[in-house]
Amino acid sequence: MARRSQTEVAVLGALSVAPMTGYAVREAIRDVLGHFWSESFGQIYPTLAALEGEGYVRRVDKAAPYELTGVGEARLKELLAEPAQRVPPRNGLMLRLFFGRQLGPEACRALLRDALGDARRQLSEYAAPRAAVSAEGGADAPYALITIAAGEHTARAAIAWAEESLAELGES
Amino acid sequence: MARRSQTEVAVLGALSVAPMTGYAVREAIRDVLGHFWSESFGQIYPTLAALEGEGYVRRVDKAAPYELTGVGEARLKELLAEPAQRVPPRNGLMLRLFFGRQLGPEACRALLRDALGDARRQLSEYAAPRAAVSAEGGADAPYALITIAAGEHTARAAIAWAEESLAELGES
DNA sequence: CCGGGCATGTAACGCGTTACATGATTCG
DNA sequence: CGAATCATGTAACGCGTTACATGCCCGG
Repeated sequence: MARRSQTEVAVLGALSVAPMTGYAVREAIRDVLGHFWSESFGQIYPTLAALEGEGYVRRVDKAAPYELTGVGEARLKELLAEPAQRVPPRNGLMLRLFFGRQLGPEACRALLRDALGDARRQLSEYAAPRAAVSAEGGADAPYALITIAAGEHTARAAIAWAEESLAELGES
Repeated sequence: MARRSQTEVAVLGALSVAPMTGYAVREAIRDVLGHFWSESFGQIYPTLAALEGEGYVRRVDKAAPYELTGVGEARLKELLAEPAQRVPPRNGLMLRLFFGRQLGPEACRALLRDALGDARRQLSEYAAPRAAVSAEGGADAPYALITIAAGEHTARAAIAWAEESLAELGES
């Protein structure tokens, strides 16, 4: 039995915030959840069609945005309560560093410098959404802040790790 | 063009440490790289067959372990030098927490407690390999230690984040 | 001698991306 | 009017997991 798709969760979740078109669902996922989730059109449209067939979402006419139905909201709660699928890890950076001897110290330092830059940029990118969510408040704010905090902690850990590892590889 | 598989990198990398059977490749990947990489038999055997056909690995007879050839080692260096594929993020825990309002505070605290336990266990699991690699030394040791350090930093960050977030959700 | 670990493979399946096709609307 | 963006979909493809099938060998 293959891993079950969690696309429905993401799509229903997006529609639970506000009714929107499939296109907008993708924008929302990219912009708001982009740091820990992604969906492509090839997933979103078939999923929306299936959800519509099951009565979890509806649109008043073929050109209107999708909106969540009552059963749809119940379905979302149900799916959220299921245990999160854990994806088998596949970290290409670590794979390369682990076999770093084959690659040479300078190339590894380059990888670490890239990772450091990425982590710093990511950390800076959390400032804006954090400020926006804090200012806006609302019942969803605490939960959004928790996911933002996760990103910040992860980014800071990556920064500390990369700096430390660069020093150990005889930072040039 | 679909994302390129990095299975070859992992398999050639494993064989660069020592000749071994396909079964042992999987054991090695699971035990040594398990925290940041995984491969299944369904990937390993076809990949080994393909690599053999291209002359990157060989076995003296059909029952012998696979070993890396000269071109195979060159191929590994080549593949390691390619930029790491970045996998689109899919973090089911964050997805659930982001829509935590639908799920309710208590269920979210349960998720965080689970995550905290996982992170603590993971952190403790790095102690043994760190000691082993440190004691053994060797040219590969610095690189292995870097990947272990990454796991430790990540785990500590997860612990701090989970504790902090539990407090914010009114830790009961 | 039989159960469990070692060992090799393959078939089926679902997931997700990418690319393509098409059309409407908006804005400069 | 032409380009960019919004919008909806589909087809093809590769990746990776899971499950199944098979056989060997060793220790109890």
